[in-house]
Amino acid sequence: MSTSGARMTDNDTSQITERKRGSGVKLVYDLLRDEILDLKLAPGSAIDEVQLAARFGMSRTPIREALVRLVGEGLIETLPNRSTMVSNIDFLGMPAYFDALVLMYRVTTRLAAQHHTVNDLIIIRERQAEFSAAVAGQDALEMISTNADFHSAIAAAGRNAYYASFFDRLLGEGRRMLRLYYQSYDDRLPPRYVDEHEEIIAAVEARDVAAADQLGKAHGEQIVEQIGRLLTRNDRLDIDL
Amino acid sequence: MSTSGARMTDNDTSQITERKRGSGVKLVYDLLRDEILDLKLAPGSAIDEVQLAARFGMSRTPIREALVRLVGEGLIETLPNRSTMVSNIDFLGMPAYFDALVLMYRVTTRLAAQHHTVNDLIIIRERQAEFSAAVAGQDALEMISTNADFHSAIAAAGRNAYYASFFDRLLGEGRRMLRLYYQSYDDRLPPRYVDEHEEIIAAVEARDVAAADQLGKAHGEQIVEQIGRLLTRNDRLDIDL
DNA sequence: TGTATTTTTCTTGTCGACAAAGAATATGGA
DNA sequence: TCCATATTCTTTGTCGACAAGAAAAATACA
Repeated sequence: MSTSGARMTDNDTSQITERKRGSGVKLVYDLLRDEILDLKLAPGSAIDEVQLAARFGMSRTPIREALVRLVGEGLIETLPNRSTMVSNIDFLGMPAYFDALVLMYRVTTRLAAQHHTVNDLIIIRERQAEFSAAVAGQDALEMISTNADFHSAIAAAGRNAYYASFFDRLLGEGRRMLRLYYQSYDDRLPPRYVDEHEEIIAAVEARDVAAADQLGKAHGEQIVEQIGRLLTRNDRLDIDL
Repeated sequence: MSTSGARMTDNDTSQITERKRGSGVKLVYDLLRDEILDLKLAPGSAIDEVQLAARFGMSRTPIREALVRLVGEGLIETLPNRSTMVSNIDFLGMPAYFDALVLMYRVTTRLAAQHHTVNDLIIIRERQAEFSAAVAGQDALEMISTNADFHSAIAAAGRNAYYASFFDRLLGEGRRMLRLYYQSYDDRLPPRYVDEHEEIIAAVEARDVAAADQLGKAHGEQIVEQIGRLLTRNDRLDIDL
């Protein structure tokens, strides 16, 4: 009970009304996923099925199903017969992560330049507007998730479901790292992401594949570089000279 | 290598021996996955939880959990409140699939050339030996799954878990298409895959990144080309002039 | 006092049963 | 005969309960 310290009285989930059959798992899954990705549930913290069941006012069965799904996405880990916990962020695997992330930035932006339709552009611009608003409002959590949504929309315009789903998974994992990043920087806004997004949109609209590729690469590498700076800075703080 | 150990030689009639707690889901998951990927369960065919429960001699709960996992991998689809069925092979999405597959062939082979250890090579050679044996024995199913295992081992040597898991998923989906391919060709053996694998191993061992990239690309494109031939040929048959 | 062993506790894994949601089938009226 | 409505049937979604494993706590023993 010492760990997790999950406050359950503050959130709005306590009002249990008649739920539609089959909607429970999605509810639990979505909420838990968001809480994990927003670091409201700390990596490594324990997850108790009966506690969740009580919190959501349902039996353990649908809770369990949601957890199985999250395990499938790597957001949760289970020790057989023993414990269930939020997956830790794999710092050692970060180079590999960034490698994959940058590649997917490139590939999806490139494909979007090739295959987008007018409707795709409308959706992409909507996402960009949401991201822009979040930046203006200095809402870090919203910034992070709308940023992911923006790139997810780009990927969708690329018309490759395999890349899109893989990219979504990477972006999800990235939300946790970015959250860590902004947390330590006191929720200050990111330097030039909004402008870079605009450039990407322009390249996609112009169907300029080379430019889209290049911008995707630069955008990705810029994020990588910033996170890298964070980590080295944190190292210094930890060593505490 | 597919299913090792206890394979039910008799259909359905499972003498239920005392099962270890928690082993049930994995059993069901592994077996169902293999049956789906080997096309023993036809795409689009219905899946009945009760029937499976009876077949495996266990309650619906663990069955359900295995199904949820398979849904997560896209191998099974569920219509809410109604039916569960094996996912259809998405022929329209095949260009996208091949695009992703070739890219992953390239990336994983390239990374393997960079990061492999001596131990990786041993494992890779084991997989290649198994594949070679399957080809020699003209066992199509074994050929397909050992081929996937070979490339999975290459990916593992690349030390990028994100690429590896994505690649594994693609290879899984590919097993179904390949199975379709060999089925229609009467289980004849593939032309030069064994040799190409040897070339890949040599390039990886020599840490020749450029060659590894090139070979991965060629290997992937060769498969794509063959499947393409199959499809056009099938189209002709379907039209039946 | 320190360690080995038993007991308790706590969480997960599995079960059988029941209710809801559609689909399939039967019934009734024109 | 044909269509609209009611009824049954099948399959899934959810529940509460219980047993198994493993850690924590309690006990026994030197």
